[in-house]
Amino acid sequence: MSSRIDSAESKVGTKAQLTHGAILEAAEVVFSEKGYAAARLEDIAERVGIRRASLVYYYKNKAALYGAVLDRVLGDLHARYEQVLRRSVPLPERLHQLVDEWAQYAEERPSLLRILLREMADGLTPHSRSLAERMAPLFQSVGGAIAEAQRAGAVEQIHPMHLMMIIAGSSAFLLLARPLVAATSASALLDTERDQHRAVVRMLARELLGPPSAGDQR
Amino acid sequence: MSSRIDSAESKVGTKAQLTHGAILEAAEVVFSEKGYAAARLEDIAERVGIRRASLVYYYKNKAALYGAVLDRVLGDLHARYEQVLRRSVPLPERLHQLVDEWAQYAEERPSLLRILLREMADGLTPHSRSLAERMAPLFQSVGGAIAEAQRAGAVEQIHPMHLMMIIAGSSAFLLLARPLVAATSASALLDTERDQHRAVVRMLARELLGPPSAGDQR
DNA sequence: GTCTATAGAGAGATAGAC
DNA sequence: GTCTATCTCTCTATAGAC
Repeated sequence: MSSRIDSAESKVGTKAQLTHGAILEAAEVVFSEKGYAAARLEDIAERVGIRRASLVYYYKNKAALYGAVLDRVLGDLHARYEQVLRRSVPLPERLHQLVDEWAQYAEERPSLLRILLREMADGLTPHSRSLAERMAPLFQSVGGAIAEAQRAGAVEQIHPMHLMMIIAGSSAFLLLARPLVAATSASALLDTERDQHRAVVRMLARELLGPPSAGDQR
Repeated sequence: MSSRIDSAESKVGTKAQLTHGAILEAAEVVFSEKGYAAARLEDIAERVGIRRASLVYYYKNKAALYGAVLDRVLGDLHARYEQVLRRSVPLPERLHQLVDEWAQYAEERPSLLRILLREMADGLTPHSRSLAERMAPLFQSVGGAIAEAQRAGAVEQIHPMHLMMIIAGSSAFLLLARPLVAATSASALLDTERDQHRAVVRMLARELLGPPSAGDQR
């Protein structure tokens, strides 16, 4: 591949770019499943199909790789939020769409919740500090939208940060506790229906914000 | 202490019993703060004021020590639930007291939430399997009480497991995300009042179950 | 770019003295 | 009961060949 010009083919990606992406993806899985400390670079490399030492060519060290994973996971979520917020739909409706977007993302990308849970359990560390810094823009976007709707009297009064924590926390437990409970004698207490997560989160948002189009015509 | 009779003084505890308890307490802190993999027996021993090798005299190995910690944390919670459930108070009222008991325990013993979060993030492992098995009785107690109240038409219809996950998840995020958020530029979005956790959880329970004494005289 | 080989730190487990 | 000393394994980081 040394015979090709690197800059010209960004559409499909050079081999290096592909490897780069493959490493990120593998790292996201391993870090989220094992946690930072227990995650082994060996496992990540194996998933990509290269040797551990070769990872260093792309990322200086374990910490740098982890940081890149955080950027990607949170960046993707933020992009989806921004996309929803740009829609030309009444604000209260947009809030509910935001909640839905969250619920869907949480389902299809469980690494996000796993990482969040681990970082929260760790408390304040250099890691979590940089994570929180990366989450701040998300809080601003979503929290700002909620506050705006409340100033307009369009939704119930609840502290935006509380609402966000309730939704996110409920998603986390609904999704991640299920496999554990299912493996035990308490499994009889589970839903007969599969995955109610999305519906439950929607219900929560309606309960706490009020119905989506109260006073709107869509 | 070899001159004293071990069995006679269980009230205050022999030196061995005291050390035993001190190790458990230290282990709970270290395991919950660092996670199983990252927790070092060295740190636990240091907290107790003994050497790492001496831990082995009390617990066969790291895994056994961790198991004992789980037993203690969950056992204490279960005992508190049972105590609430035995009160002679109308059932719907008891449910709200149960929620309050949870909220208080979650606040004063943050190790429980940290451990739960880590285990959930880990997914199904030998660890989490035994944790879930230890939680099953709690689910039975609380879930059963909720179901009973629902059969009597005394509270709203919501799947008991969903309710438990919503309450627990909200508590987790409200309590453990706060330090992270506070350390960032999003801190402006936090409550001016300190710790609203208990009030928010109470509000959630009322919203999802209905008011505590609807149709009761207390 | 990717590999092999190795250095070096960290941490759990174990043996045995006191 | 508690200690020191040591064995051993695991994993990160680095050097250097191809």
